Amino acid sequence: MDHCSTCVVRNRAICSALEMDEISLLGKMGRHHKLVAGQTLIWEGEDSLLVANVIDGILKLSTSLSDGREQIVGVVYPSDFIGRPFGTRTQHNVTALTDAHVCTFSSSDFDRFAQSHPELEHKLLERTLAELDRTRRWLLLLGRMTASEKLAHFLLDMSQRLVRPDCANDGPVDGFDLPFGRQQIADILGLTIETVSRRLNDFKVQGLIAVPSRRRIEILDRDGLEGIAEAA
Amino acid sequence: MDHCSTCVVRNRAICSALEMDEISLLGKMGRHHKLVAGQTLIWEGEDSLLVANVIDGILKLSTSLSDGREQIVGVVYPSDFIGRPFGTRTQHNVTALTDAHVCTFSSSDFDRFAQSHPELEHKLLERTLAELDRTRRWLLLLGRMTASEKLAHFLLDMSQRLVRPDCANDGPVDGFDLPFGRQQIADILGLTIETVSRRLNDFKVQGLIAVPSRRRIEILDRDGLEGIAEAA
DNA sequence: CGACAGATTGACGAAAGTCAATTACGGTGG
DNA sequence: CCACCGTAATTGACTTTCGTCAATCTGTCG
Repeated sequence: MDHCSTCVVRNRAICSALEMDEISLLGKMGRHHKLVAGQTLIWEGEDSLLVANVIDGILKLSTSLSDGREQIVGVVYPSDFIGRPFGTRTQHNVTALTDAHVCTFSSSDFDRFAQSHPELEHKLLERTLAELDRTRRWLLLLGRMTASEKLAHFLLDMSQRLVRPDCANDGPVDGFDLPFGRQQIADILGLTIETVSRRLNDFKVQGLIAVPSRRRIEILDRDGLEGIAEAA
Repeated sequence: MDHCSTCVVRNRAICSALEMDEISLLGKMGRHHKLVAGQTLIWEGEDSLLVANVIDGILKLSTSLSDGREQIVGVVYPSDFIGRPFGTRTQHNVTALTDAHVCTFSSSDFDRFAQSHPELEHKLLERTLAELDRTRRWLLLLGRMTASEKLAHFLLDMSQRLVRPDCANDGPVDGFDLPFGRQQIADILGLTIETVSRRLNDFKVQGLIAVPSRRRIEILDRDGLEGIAEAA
């Protein structure tokens, strides 16, 4: 049967570049996988490397040093594409932060299909360019910002992305639940868990935010936060 | 006349995806520009936004904060592509570190041409994916490494890229001239000029490197440097 | 209700940043 | 070819921020 016709992200994922009959062709090569929160996606499939579309849930991409230091290098939402087509293997781990559904393809199948479907490649190119822009802005954050600036940026960024359960973007919202624990926030911002905790507390004391529960954030003074985040 | 037939990077730049007659079509839309070291590339052309191929020289991509803090987010070598096709404007400045030649195209011309030449888009996609990988590894460096680790990585990285004047990759070499001053090294690694100077001096004292002149580096103990750089 | 992981708080240390002074390189002109 | 100048790099003294280690607290879930 055809998963694609009922796929909730088919209009936003790269598949949206394709006509209906092409989609179902691609669909035949794809496999649906369920991941529980914390589970790591294994890139070797039964007989080959994989790439995937995220259908539902939030996942992190991370790399680490031999002594355990970890850096999160990407956060992935529904409709995003993950993995490394064309040759190389991904150099980072992919771990589900929430329960998640992904639609996987063997790299080689996908590569072949993509090469013969320019619209698909074009969509993938646009996404990759956007992701590169985002990642480069992140370099500025990691290289040149203080802990408070990093956190303010992070909270503002999250308020724009985590609006609805399906992560569709509807403009910023002032209250939201983070899909991250403190350690993960630290791994995103290049800080320690203690520094995250302290600066978050500063914001609370300054009346900029409220933290009614571990993962809940409420922005009380957006302008104030933006002041700390600093104009780029 | 046709620049492309004599272009030194035509076999390595994205143009290499095209047949000879297609190249000269693209070539007709391109303009040759000469940049002197220090000059910033202006993205607004006479009537539109630009993208470009680097023919010769080394350029930096950088972003900065309102108070002057700067982060270099990319270093670009001959045959590399720069600029942001498809929609958005580049969010960073491009500055020549050495005298340089670039071949510019109006964004809209390029976009239209690319859309009708899948092989070109494919090449661009592969490059963008590779650049994204590189940038993500850089996140780990900025977020989680100490000053010494950053510098060791940087030097090893440079020794693999700066082999020959044309930057063709021929394997690592132990002596090379950096195209960067200390401030630029600092802006790449998210450090201050003073810290760069001090840690570089440590390496000198430890007999890992020699610095016979301002921009010259000689690696004396590659294994030692790799030990500091740490396994990923 | 209790236990445990996750988060916070505190005291302290270390790494990198800041500010200022000094030195050295590299290019210019005599 | 050498002396001089200006920029870039180095060095030193000091401060600040963040990290480390350890103790305590709290929310969540069985």
